[in-house]
Amino acid sequence: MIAGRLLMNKEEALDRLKTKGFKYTGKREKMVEIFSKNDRYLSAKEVLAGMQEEYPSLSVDTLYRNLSLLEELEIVEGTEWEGERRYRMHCGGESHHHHFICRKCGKTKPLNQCPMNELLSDTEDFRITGHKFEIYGYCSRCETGRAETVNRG
Amino acid sequence: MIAGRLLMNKEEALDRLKTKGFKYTGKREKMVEIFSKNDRYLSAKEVLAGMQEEYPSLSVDTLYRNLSLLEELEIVEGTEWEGERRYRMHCGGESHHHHFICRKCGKTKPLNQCPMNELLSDTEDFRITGHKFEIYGYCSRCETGRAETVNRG
DNA sequence: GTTGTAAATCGTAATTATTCCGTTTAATCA
DNA sequence: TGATTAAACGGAATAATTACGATTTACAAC
Repeated sequence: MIAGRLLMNKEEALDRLKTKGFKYTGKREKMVEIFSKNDRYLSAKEVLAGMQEEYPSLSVDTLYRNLSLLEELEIVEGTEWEGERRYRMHCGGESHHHHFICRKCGKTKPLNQCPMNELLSDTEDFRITGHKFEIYGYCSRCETGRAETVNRG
Repeated sequence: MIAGRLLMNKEEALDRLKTKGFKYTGKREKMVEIFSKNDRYLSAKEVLAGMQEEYPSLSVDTLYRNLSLLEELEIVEGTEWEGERRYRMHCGGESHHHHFICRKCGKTKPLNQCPMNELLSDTEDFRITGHKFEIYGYCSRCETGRAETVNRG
C-alpha cells in the first residue's frame, strides 16, 4: 500500500479531457477504460486490439493521436521499451516515482524511492532536465508460470 | 577522473572479436574506430554516415548486424533513446555504472553511483534481472551554445 | 601459395511503428 | 436545430530495423 499516490481513474480522466477543452468521445472513453483495467505497460498494438472489440475499424491515426494526447494530459504515462513506446495509467498526484516492470507480462509496481535524491553532486557540470529509472525482472506470477500468456505483440 | 573504469579501445575490441572466433574485417575495424572517436551515443544513421567515408556503399544489413554483434561482445553498449537504438563505446571492466546523456549532442558522462544499491528492499516480490538509469539534460558546451551543431539524424 | 569453407557482405525487399493529410463525421454550444 | 470546429477516417508516406538468397572474403588447413 502506497500512501499519497492515487491512480488516475476513468472519471477523472474524462473530466480532465473536458475541462481542458477536448472532446469527450466514445473512443477516448474506451481507451481510458482499457488502461484502467490493465495495471501494466501496453503497446499501441495492444491498445488497438482492445479498441477493436468495440471499434473494429479504428484508424491507427486516431489511436496514436489519442495516445499522445492522453500522455500530454498526464492521464497515462509512457516509456520506451523494447523498441516501442508503451503506456500505462498515470499514477497521478505530485508524488514523483518510478516503476518496476515485468519483462514477460509488462505488469508494473511503483517504487517509493527516487534515486535522484542522492545523486545531485555527481553531475555538477550538467544541467539536468529529466531522468529515467526502471527496474526489470519477473513478477511472482510470471516467475512461477502461473500467469496466462499475454499477447505482447 | 574515474578510477577503475577503462574505456574499451580499438585494439582490445578487435582482439576480442578474434578470440571469440569472429572475423576481423575492415568494416568492423572502422566501426570500432568511429565509436572510439566519439564519446557519446550514436544512432545507426550516424554510424552509417561515418562508415560511408570509407565504405560508401555499405549495406544496412551489415551495419545493423555488426552493431548487434559489438553490443553482444560488450564492445559497445546500447540504449533506447528518442525512438531509436543508440550505441556508445563500452565503458568496460567490472565497474557497473550509468550515464548522464546530453539531450542535444548525445555526449555522455558516467556516474559513479548506482541507485540499485539502496533500493533492493522495495521489490521483494519480483525477481530483478536488470535496470536502467539515465539522467538527461544539457552539457556545459550545449548549454552555452558553444557546441557545433551535431547531426542527430 | 592454393584451396575449402564458414562467415561476412551485398542489394533489395519485407516488416513494423509511427506520422501525415485531405476529406468526412460528430461533439459541443449558441 | 444549426453552426462551428475538433476528431476520426483511411490510405499513403516515412523511417528504423530485419530478412534473405546470392556473392565475396577472411582465414585456416593443406
